[in-house]
Amino acid sequence: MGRQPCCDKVGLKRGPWTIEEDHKLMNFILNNGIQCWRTVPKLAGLLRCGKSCRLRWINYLRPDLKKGAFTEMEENQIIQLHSRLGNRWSKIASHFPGRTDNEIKNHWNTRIKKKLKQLGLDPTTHQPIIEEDHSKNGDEEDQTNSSKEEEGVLPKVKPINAQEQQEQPELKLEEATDFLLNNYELLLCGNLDEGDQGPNQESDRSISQSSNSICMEDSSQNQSNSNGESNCSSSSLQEHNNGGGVRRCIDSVDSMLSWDGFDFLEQDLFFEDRF
DNA sequence: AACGGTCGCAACCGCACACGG
DNA sequence: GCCGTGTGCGGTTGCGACCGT
Repeated sequence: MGRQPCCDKVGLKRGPWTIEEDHKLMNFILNNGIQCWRTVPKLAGLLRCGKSCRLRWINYLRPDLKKGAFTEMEENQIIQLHSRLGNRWSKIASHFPGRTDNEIKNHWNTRIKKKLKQLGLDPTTHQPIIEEDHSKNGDEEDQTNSSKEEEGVLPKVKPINAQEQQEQPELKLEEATDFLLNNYELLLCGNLDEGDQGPNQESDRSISQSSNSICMEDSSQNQSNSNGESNCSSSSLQEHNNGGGVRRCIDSVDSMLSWDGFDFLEQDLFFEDRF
């Protein structure tokens, strides 16, 4: 028995969203909250499937989204979390308020992967990359690692599988990751050109901002999650929807309009109201 | 200016999971 | 326990922007 498609795709629009569609979805969610994603497009007057609406809201329209490039601090944290959690992007995203799993996944695939490879680390395992012709001899792999470990270039780590990572949040690979985080700038030789002052001022600002975000996340978890659930903003629409719906999270249209990315919507909605 | 290659992001697809009847 | 439905999640793709030739 095959699973039914999430929606009747006949006559439904696909591809990039237009500003008008964004307006419709935003207006609908502001006024009605989210009861059921499948009904959202019908009620909002959109020729999209509910899944598409959900993605658009989560990844782009949500007012609490944090726009802008990832800071070095955030990148470091992503690497560290990935070493522990693997490709569980939603879990990783839950540590970054305002960031979506999709955003983090994209950033990982386009930037961080390359960075790790430059450092000679396998992005999947966070282990040093072994030359291919050595693969025929398992012992040689160990030798390669152990020799580096003995030289103090790499910390000693034990390979673990994903299951173990899940069950043991604090574990061996973290040593390697910490080492990486502490030294990758040095290894890259790119960010130290400005002398021995460490990260430049821009980075300092970014780091402090990021730290604030993390603190905010922690406190918000304490405040808003008495039920012990994760404060994963990217996947917690149902939480938002409980008792008061999205409007509870978006205190008012005014607070929503304070969101940087909402400027264009504000303008356009203003014009719509006038006509 | 035209073309091709690369990159990064938004969006889609399909499976997995949770939940209620 | 089974089934249908809705949602979450991770992998993948499409496409526009950018860059070099």
